[in-house]
Amino acid sequence: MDVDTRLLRYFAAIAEEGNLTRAAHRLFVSQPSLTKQLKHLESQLGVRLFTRSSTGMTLTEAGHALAARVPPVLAGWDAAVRETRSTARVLRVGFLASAANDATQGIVTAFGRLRPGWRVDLRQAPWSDPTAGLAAAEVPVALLRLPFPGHESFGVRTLFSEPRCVALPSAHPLAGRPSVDFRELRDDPVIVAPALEGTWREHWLALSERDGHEVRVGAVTEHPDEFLGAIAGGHGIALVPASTPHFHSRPDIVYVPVTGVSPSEVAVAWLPDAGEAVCDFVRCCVDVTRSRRTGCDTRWG
Amino acid sequence: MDVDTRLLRYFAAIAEEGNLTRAAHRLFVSQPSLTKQLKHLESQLGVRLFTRSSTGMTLTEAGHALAARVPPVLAGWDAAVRETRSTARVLRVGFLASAANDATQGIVTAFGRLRPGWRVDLRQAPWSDPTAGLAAAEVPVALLRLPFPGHESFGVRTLFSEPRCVALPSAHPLAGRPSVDFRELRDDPVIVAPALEGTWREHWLALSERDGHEVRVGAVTEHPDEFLGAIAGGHGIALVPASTPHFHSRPDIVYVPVTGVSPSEVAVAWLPDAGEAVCDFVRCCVDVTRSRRTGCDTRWG
DNA sequence: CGTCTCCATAACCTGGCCGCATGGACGTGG
DNA sequence: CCACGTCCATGCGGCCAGGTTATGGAGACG
Repeated sequence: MDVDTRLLRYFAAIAEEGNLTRAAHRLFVSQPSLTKQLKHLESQLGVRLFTRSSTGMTLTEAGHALAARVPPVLAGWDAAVRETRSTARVLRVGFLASAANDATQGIVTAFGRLRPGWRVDLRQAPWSDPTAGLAAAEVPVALLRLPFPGHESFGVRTLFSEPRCVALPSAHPLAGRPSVDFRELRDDPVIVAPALEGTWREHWLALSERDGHEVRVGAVTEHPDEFLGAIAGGHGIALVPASTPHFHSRPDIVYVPVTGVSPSEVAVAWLPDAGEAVCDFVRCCVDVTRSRRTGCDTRWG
Repeated sequence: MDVDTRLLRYFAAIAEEGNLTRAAHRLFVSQPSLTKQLKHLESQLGVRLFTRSSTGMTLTEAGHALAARVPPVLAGWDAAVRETRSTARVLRVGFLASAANDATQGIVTAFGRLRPGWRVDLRQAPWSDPTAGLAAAEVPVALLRLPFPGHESFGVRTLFSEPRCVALPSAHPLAGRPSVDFRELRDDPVIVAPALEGTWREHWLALSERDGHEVRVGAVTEHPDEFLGAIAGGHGIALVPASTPHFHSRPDIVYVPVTGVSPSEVAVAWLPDAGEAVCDFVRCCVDVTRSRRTGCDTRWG
């Protein structure tokens, strides 16, 4: 009988939580989806795995039998994947569009010197995933920005801090200023990405610096082009890392340094059970970016 | 990283065959599908598993690493499934729409006596699967008809033979006859099911009794209703088991016994590694149908 | 008895998988 | 040397599985 291993992870999570809703939340899927998937698994097995009640889900006898055997299977599969990848001497690295940027190249070449014969496979993550593929274990290591959802459960090493600036339409009243204080911007609508939640949301909307001022959402955008378009069109503003202007400069958008918000930290993060190649990669990240941490200031004036 | 276990079986088959086309045939999928699935697996792993050439596929180093680790994972999963099912004391039994028919009930009750507390979960197979779920390992045991594709690789026990008859539109010239010889029907078009191939096709089209006479296909039907409809509509005829009239009698269709074709055998078949419950079930099948084998004739006149 | 929590269901939408038909690369035999 | 056969890759259209939102029903609890 064939199943997606994802379904097995679902099952394990439900068994562990004893609660569909909580498991759904932990797995970043909706509760009805879990319901359906679980029913599917049960019907394929021809066996009821949980007894449902209004207080939660408890394993049946058959469910216990399965719950005991699924984790070794998953562990075996994960090990097979890890070892296959290390045999190929390929290190997959996830990265956010604007995480390490110019440092990335240096890191990759440094890693190439440290482990000759290895290849680095850079995978850009979609905007919707601040973990850059780490959460889904698509990559064992990633370059990303702190804080991100679930950062407690991974290895994390901060590489450098970068102040933030604000992207304004060039017609904005504050567009000509050399710098602005965040309090001046608290009432402007903001442009956001679809999956802005948790600490990630809090950070990029600077919720803690708003003193309770309501956030007005000017637009929700899926891709960088739309994002910049929405700002240029005057639908709102957005906080971005200070390096953004280097990569996304447009005549109709002005980037102004912002004071009064915490800087954004660029970090390398890795899966808990990562191998030696990952450790080496982390070491390269630290080495290559060392100059940044000492050399430049991490806050605007 | 998550994959469907089916994909792992695909990979194992390709590695074993060293040839996409042959593996595709063995797995009952098209070759392009395998190509795409394999590419998908490779891209998820970020690793090339085979080197392609015009002579076939050979494993890379990484491919070898994976090929060594996949079979234990699959074995572990299959064992988990087996044990979960046996814990629940549920025996799943596949059956063809018209395989054992009236004997089925007796078999199930006999099994219930032999293993109190167990439940039998009867699963009717679609027409397209003459193995009744055995080939896909959806069930560990099935009631079906011989011969079926791949019957060498399963345990098989013939239960009884049943002569065949022909389904004719009531307006057919031979419809009034008490019986017909198959040679009289060789030039009539036939109604077939979609996935009629291999020995299964040979049996139900009676290819060996045609002496090279071409088969004309009158219609291809998906469901029993269409099937009977096509015959009633005069689009062709079809060989069916002698018990069919008991379950599908219609005023516009006449069933006439046919001589000159081999009888159809009803059998119970099981997976090679099935457990004790399956053995008991097989025993019940044999016991319950014993009278048939001695009591009635297995050929018309 | 209202309310809250938790699971099931319905309706809908999208992306992936499958099959068919076809293309391109390579080896092979006349 | 060319024609052909074999084998894998690709493009296209149809379909199903899985996801999401919105809503319903069943218990627990104050």
